[in-house]
Amino acid sequence: MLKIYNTLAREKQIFTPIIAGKVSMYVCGMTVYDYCHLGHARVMVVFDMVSRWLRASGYDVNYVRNITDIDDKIIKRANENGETIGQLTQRFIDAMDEDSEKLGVIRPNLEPRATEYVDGMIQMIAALIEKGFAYVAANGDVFYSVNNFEGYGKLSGKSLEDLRAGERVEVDTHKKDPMDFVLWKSVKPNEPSWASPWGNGRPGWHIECSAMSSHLLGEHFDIHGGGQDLQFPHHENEIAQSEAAHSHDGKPCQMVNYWMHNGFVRVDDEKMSKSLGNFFTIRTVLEKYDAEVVRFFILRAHYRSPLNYSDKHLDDAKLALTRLYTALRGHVVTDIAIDWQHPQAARFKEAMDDDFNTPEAMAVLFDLANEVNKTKAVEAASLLKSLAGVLGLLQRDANDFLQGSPIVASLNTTLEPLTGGLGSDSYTELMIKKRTQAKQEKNFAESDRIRKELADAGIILEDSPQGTTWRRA
RNA sequence: GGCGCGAUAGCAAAGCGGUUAUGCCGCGGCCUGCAAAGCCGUUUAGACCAGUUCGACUCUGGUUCGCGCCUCCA
Repeated sequence: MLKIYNTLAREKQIFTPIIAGKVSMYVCGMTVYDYCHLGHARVMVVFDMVSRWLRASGYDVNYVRNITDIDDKIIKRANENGETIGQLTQRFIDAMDEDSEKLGVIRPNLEPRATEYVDGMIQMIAALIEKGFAYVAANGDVFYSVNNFEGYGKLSGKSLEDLRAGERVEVDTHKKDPMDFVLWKSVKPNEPSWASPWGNGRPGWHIECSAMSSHLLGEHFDIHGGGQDLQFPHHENEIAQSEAAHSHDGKPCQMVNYWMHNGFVRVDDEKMSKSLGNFFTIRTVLEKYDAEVVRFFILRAHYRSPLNYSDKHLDDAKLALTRLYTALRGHVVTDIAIDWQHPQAARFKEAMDDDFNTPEAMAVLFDLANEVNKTKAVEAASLLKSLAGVLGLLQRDANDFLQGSPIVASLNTTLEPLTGGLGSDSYTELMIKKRTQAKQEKNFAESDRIRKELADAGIILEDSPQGTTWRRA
């Protein structure tokens, strides 16, 4: 029985879908004006893991992750670059797709773009005005009136009173209440705009998710996810918009049953964020680390815990993943359905059902690796690979990982790994043959010299009764 | 200031009111020509102070420290 920590309730709750056997899930995706950083990687990987586990549990999952392709920063960046907004956003959507594919993220069922749903947003804003939850200000902007929505603050646990006390931003004089937020911004020079009953303009940020989620998943759906920083104000405002717009006879309509928020990626114990400038893009990290190592690193922590990024931690993750692949090496495993009655599989399931406890699930993987190493049983190896597959890990051939192309940036430039020189696959194979011969002749000095030479080039040799194998450090 | 989260061994990171987490590192042994890998064993825990309990890392209260949200942010 799956339990999910529901931000709305501030506790783990048994997951019951609205429609038996089906799950509708919406996750706030990226604003595409720059490359994705590791914080974005975490959202993508975490909710990919969630959708995989829901599917492995037998649910028919409809997973929607939106793309924000119209926003202040996008407009600004496009202007700076002298390119159109469409060019800019498409470029970074393509980059995002590349990054997420490398990280083993299965594409969501739908990836709606905000600009494709402006009509829906306008309709929703009109409904909000009609029902008395929004008003047109003197400057032509349309604002949401937080005072008229009784449940405002229920997700973030904030009261309007507290929020006003903590007000740090210059108050927009067009607002009736400082906490009111914009639904529609009237057009400004050199900005894209759409026609609306309130004049030309463009949507505010929050309204897009309300419009897209209700259009694609309905007024009431199962799971809504995103980074912890979206809890307030973004998700709070989504609830206010959706539940008010979909209210019937003055009664709000519940928007989402389970709200999920993943923890931040940190650098030196500080949140990784664009504003702090302490972020690492996914592609920068992938220059140095295998994408599966990054995925492993992310899933190694519980999704709600903070995750500290550093080279040391990635190195550690790499060694740990190497242990798992080493256990799988040499086994020809066939894809078989997981027997969830198996003690280790049951333990894995229990961990995942407990609010997606991937660290505990991974401990099962390591215990299985130990069993594989001890017994050489192909059944154990198959189970290891299958269970890891549920997390999107360990699906490559073991040698592809262990002998994987050296990461160029970390290579000594005098080596020629790709052209047959020291450090290359072919040179390694050649030297292994020479060394095997030397060993047969009991010429251990030569054999050790070769091993040392390769070791210095990052190639580790491992002798066994079946011959010598190699891997990259 | 308001609201919230956290503090576990050298590092990372979980569960659990009493029984080995797990990975990396360290140490000892087995294996090996020697290594590596693997296997076996093993040293380092639960910020601090009280309380509840036969028994607390685990529950309760307090203290200290760290972090996050309250402004765009995954």
